[in-house]
Amino acid sequence: MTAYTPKQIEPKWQSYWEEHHSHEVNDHSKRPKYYCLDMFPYPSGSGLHVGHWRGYVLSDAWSRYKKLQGYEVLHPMGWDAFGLPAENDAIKKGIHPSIGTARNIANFKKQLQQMGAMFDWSREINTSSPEYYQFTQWIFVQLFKMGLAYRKEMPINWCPSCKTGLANEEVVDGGCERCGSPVTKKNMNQWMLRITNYADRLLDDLDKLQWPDKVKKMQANWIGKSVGAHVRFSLVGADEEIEVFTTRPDTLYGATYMVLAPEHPLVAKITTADARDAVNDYVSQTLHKSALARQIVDKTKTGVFTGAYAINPATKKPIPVWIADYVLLDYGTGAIMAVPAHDERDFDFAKAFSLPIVQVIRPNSHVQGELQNLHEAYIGEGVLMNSGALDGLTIQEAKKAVIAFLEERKKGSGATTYKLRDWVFARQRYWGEPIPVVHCEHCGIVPVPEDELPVLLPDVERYEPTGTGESPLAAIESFVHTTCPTCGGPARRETDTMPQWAGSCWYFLRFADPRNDKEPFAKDKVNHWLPVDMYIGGVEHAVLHLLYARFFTKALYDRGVIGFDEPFIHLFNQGMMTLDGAKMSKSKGNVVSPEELIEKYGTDTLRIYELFVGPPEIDAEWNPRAIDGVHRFLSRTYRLVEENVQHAPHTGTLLRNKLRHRFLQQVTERLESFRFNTVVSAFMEFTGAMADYSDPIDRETLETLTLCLAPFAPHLAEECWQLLGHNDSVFMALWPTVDPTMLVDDEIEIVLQVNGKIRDRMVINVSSTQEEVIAVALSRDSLSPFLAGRTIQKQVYVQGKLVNFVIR
RNA sequence: GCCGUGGUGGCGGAAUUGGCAGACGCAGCGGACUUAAAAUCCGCUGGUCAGAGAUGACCGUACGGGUUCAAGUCCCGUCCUCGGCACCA
Repeated sequence: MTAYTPKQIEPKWQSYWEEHHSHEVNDHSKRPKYYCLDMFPYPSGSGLHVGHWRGYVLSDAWSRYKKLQGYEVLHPMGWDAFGLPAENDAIKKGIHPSIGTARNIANFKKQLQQMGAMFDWSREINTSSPEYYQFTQWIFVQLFKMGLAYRKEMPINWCPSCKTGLANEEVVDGGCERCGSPVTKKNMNQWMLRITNYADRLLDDLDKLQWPDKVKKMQANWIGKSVGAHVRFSLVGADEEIEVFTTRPDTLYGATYMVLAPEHPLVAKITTADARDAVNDYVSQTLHKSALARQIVDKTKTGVFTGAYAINPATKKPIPVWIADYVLLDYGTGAIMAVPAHDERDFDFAKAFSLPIVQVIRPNSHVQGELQNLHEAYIGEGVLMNSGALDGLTIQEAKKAVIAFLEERKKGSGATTYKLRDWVFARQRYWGEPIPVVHCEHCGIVPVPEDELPVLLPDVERYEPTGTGESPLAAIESFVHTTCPTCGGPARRETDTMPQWAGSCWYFLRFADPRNDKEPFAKDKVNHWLPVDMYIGGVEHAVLHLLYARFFTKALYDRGVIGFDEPFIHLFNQGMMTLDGAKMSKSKGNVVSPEELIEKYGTDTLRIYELFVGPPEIDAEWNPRAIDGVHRFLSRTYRLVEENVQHAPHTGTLLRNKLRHRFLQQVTERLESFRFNTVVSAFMEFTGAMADYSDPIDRETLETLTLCLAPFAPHLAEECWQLLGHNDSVFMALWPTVDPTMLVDDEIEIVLQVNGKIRDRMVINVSSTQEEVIAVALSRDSLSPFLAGRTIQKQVYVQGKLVNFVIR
């Protein structure tokens, strides 16, 4: 008898796979394609921990299962290698970010290879290599030509610590997503992507995706579609109009005042002389408040009257125009009509400043009249009142009527707005893709011709962000000074770089054809492999990466570059691995590294333990001891094959065949529904049950066990497969099929209940009828103490499960 | 505040459609093997009460109600956990 020695088995099979190019995928295979993708990592300096492993093990087990099912499986890996840590390291140590990045990649790769995953390393990509980013730049040029990339001067989110502009999606609780510093506003002229053009499609196409509902909802909320109307209010004694957006045009008669955002351009024009000092004070106060203070911490209403009046187009009455910081400049039109009776915020404001409150919606339960002592806004269903000709209409009817009224008078129209903003796409940092355009005095903004790409990221002396709103590239004369591709005259290069998300917006496409140096990918290859069938990664990318990647995919589809408009069919979010209840991170000092575990137990044990800790989508606490049980299980399994293989009959007894098919059925079913933790339980039960019978264990049982184990413990499975006399890799074989006739038993045990309490059990023949079962049950001595002298009111029989006698 | 998720033994968790709650594993206890220990193997292991004992009764899936012959599972209400959004008109 030889013991289970992963230290010998695992390197042996890893070399075998490498020598036989087992994991290299074939573009022209006759097998159906399957694309299983991990969210590729940023190669940080701290390396991988057991939390990172979780998703990778999951996707590898799934990929290997799909391979055994007969698919040609693309399961690639690469590096999201542009990003701030490498740059910060460069600032600190003065070494080029590419050097640290290369070192980290080497380390990550070594660690991932230890996992024994079936990554096709011949397709490895690195977003910071010119071979890759030339095409990130190419895509930018396409977006520019489609009118989706544009420059705009506007106040954007600015991180004073990272010294760069940020996208809306990168601001979390008023702080920088990366470093947590409070974000301020900075007026900047920079690049934007018109993601809002795609708002409706990004929202509607969520229906096509088999993603967790949670992620779909998060994206839908982020897009934030609201349907309503634009309404223009005339000003008393002035030519300008104030345009507002409202979702409640039906409440127009109840609009008793208006509010502009303090930064609204009309504020300076309409403010009367009397109000000017107070307004100026308030505006400057607002500008100094951080986003955090304004939106999150303090919601008490403040504001000042501008002295101006507007005319309510419905009532024709003048209403005062205020400014207040509860109205945001960058949503809707930056101005509102306030209907205090039917909006909580307006109600609070009206109370605070004693503004009139006019009820225009009556709850259906109130036949007539106003609600007495309105002490909160009424936002429920109802019918119109105090609204002239609209009185008695439902809210829905009134919305239509008011929009028609406004359109007729040219005072407004139906309108839809979104919370989604255009994407601030420029970063004033070094370690990213240079935005491939030049600024020419004569021709304006000119994209770099496609055949001149890449615009190489030049070496610089100093990597520090300048903080002036310019990237470090601006200091390199030789980079900045160039000639205009159109007129040949002197021109300046764009010095901003792309955000970290740029490379990951299309890397899943590049894996289809990663060595193509002429184009991002050949059309036939990308249309063959894509879309991704299964995408596995953390939920932290629910809006950022996943929304951006969908946007790029749709834009490239519109450009005719690819033939599909959604990149990821299935999405699975694995849970975090925690230690002491906290997410593992180097800064918290609670990381568990896979190295020593592999040293002690072997890779296969760690792989299975990662799956066994709990449901894959739920966070799991690392338990350093529980891994022993998994290791014991693998040792037992190895021993089972090793001890029995010599004397195993080809086929087993009926009992063993039934056991085997039931096991196979369980594993397949649980695997299909991603219940990996219970798959492992099924293995443990099966190997345990095998010892319960004295007849010899047969080859079919041992082969099924080995095949089923292969996705999870591939090294051990290969070894067992070889012990079973096969010369090929186990992954050349096919997943066994369940014989349904083996799943049914002739006899089954059912439970006997009296008044829902279990009193006995008995074995019946499967073909027994209800009458037969009940008759037998009634004749049982065990039930007579409970039934004697009682009237049976009801008999419940659940086929093959139980009998319940209901007595009085 | 709004939207979403979850709450089951000492611990991680199982129970897919309402039908034997606690599979499987960890930890613990007892035993076998051993001079001994480790490793390995076998058995027990939700709680309370009664019994010398086999065993039996009752309670038990966050809490309070309800539906049902039957509820961890369905309905109503409450509390707590975690996540997302956060004055979005």
